Amino acid sequence: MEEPRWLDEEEGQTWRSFLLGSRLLLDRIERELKQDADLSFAYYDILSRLSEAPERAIRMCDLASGCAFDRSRLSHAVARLARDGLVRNIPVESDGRARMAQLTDEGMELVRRAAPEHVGQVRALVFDRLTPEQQRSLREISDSLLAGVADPRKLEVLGPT
Amino acid sequence: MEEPRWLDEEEGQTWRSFLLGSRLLLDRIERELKQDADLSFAYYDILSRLSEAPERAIRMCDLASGCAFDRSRLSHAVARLARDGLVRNIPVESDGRARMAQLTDEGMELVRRAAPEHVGQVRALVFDRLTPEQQRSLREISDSLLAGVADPRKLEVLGPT
DNA sequence: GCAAGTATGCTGAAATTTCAACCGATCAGT
DNA sequence: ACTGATCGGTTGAAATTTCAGCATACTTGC
Repeated sequence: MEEPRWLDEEEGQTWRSFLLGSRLLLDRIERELKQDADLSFAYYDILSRLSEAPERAIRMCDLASGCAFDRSRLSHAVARLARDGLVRNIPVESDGRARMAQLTDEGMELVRRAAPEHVGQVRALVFDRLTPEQQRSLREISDSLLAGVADPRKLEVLGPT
Repeated sequence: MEEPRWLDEEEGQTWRSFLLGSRLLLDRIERELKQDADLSFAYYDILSRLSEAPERAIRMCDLASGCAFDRSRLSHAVARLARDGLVRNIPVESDGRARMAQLTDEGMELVRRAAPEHVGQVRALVFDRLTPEQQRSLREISDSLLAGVADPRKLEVLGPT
């Protein structure tokens, strides 16, 4: 095994700052979400994506890649949300294996109630703190990192370049 | 409650890309760590910090803020690492409440074994993919976000500005 | 049409993480 | 010294996440 170049001082600081910053940021956002709507970010992510989808439904498989969950985790999460009446798990006519998660009216109501506060948090903690230049950078950097780790087959779903 | 400005198209894409990118990146790094040393990133983070500290020991409290864990999580994690003989949980003479986690020789050995591969991953997936300009940006952005969410009292530990 | 391989999803057990409550030690004010 | 607040840490139970294995349905090549 080849000994890789170590991280220098500057790189180490960058890496640490990125790790700590993103973790604390997500923790904070999650806490607000919990307070406001009793949802973890994972659950909010699921519900929010469903709320924007046609028919308010998404194939489990696609939902999983969008949220970066593995299939098992999504199954458990959707089962829990279904137990609470926020989501339904419906079959797909054209493919017997596949199923879709579909937002119920109750789930939609919850998203509508939680979204404004959540978006406000994201704006306050992220976009209001960055210059337009930094926002462009963040987009480029994130896309680059994403390109390095994402499954190429699923990358086109992310919208226009 | 005030209705906050919604995220526009560009901001939404940036936010999604950041979330997905950072999550997939961490997942990937974690998977390699698991394969290579049977450690989650959380455990590696703890062990790695201890390995660089004087006496290979850090107060639980400080270790928790460094890793962005809450006290409870760190207690459980250290207990588990102690059960595996990688760490010791020792009292502090000057303060009867405090305790320190201290890396054992076995723990040190594990870090030494895992670190090169891990660092290589970080280099390959992060720094090799970013221009020097982008690396500077990432540092600035991370610091800005951090400043927005971190407890001010604990911010100075992060090294020189 | 069939067999092997792959895709999609689920399940149950184990591990981790969160949550609330607790305990003892220190500190601040009196 | 005494009291109440805060700090540092632990604990046990509940919730989430991971892991391995399973089952069913589609796909491909023969």
